[in-house]
Amino acid sequence: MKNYELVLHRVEADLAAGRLRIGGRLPGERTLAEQLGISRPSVREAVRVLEAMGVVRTATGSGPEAGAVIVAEPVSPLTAVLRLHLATNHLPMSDVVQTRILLESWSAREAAGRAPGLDAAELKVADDLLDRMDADGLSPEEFHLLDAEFHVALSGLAGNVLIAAVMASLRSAIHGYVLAAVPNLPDWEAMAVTLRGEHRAIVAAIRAGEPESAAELVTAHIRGFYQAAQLQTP
Amino acid sequence: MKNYELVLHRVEADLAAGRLRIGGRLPGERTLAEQLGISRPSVREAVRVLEAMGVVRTATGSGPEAGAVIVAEPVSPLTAVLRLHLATNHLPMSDVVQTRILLESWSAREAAGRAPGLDAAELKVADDLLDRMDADGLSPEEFHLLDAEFHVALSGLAGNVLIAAVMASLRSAIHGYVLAAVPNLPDWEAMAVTLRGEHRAIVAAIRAGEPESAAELVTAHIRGFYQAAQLQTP
DNA sequence: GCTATGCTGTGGTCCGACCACACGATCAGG
DNA sequence: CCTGATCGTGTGGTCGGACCACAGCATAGC
Repeated sequence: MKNYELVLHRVEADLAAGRLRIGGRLPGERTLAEQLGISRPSVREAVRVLEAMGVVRTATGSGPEAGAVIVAEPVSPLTAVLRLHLATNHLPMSDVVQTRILLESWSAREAAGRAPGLDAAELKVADDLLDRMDADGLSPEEFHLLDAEFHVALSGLAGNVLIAAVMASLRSAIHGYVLAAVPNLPDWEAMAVTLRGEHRAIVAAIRAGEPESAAELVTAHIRGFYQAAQLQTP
Repeated sequence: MKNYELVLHRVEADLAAGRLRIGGRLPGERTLAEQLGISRPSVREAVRVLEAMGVVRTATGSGPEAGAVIVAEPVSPLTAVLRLHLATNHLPMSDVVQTRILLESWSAREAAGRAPGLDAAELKVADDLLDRMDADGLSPEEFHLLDAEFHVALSGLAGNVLIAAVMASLRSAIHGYVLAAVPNLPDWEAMAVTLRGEHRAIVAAIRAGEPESAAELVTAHIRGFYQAAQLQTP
């Protein structure tokens, strides 16, 4: 067992046992090193891994925000894993897109199924994003960033934090890919108009509590864009 | 920008540009440190992160297997992220189970849809696993390990490496949870018989090319177990 | 020709030091 | 008494250097 793994196991056990909670802080690196009988560099390697896993956030200085604070940020590690493995070319982008369609259509169906419920505030967030996307003079970059935010917000309506986190990371990883394909579109302005209309229709279907309609609209929405941009669709 | 991030960006760029390939090796830690003008501890922190992300595998000694070898192992990092975030209690197990049902039912539907195709070898793997699960005297531990392998193999039939990887990590993270619930079952032996039969039926539906049937069988199979074990089901 | 022995380069670990930073206590001035 | 600047202290960030264990390979000896 490598020394830095001692720290990882210790932290995971402390988390599971409730000795460490979100918002709490890890002991200082020097303290941790002494407690476990290892050196500070070994502790630091472990803290780096925890940071990459989205479990701690480190900052210098003093005060409540300084040190290694326990957080729960699953999106960034998932994004990093996705990006790195896409870079190795052992993870086809088409699989990522296919996964996106699956998760988003499911989320829309689920959200519509619980429509009478508590989504009012979150639906408002989605509406606001759509309003901002109506602004004139948005660059493709800005538009697609808002688009990504909208889709992530949609997936959050289903109430499954794991699926929402995976969706957010998928969308981050896809973003560059989408932007690179914009020049393939014969008429980006026209496409933007189409996308805006489809967005409104999706939200309307969810609000109306029509699961199957919402799911189909989402699927068609995503597929349509990828086909228009001449990207491979699964 | 922290120094170790220099290494991460460098490696990601090298991967994307094809300068680093699976099976290749990272430059030595000392070399990398000199090239980037940073210290070896900083390089080591980055290598640890890459290792945690499933992109490199380190080993001491010399020869082709030593050093930091580029690999593509997405399952272990996903499992680690899942385990850690489950430990923080900010990721409900019910969401994990719900995700599992979604991915597995989709995989079964997809696999059945492409049944006439090339799955022969992979279907055989699933069959072999089921044969091994028929052995007498299997402990719940052994049985559920084989069960997990079977479900992961099933999700691989759909041909989406991302979904297969996520499923494998979900199953790893769930395993302890499932085992802890076995004592809740009124009659584990009877449950094992039921599960075996359902497994066979699922494979049969896929082989017969019946997507909807396969998906429903999988959903019922998973839901049935969780309900019998008195675990919360979404 | 075969075996044993070192040599070499790899990661693994540690130590000690210094820096930048941010908070909070302390002290000087009003 | 209040307000302000100042310094102390503890945090992570970085560095250089050193030594170890390990595995393969070249070499010397048989």
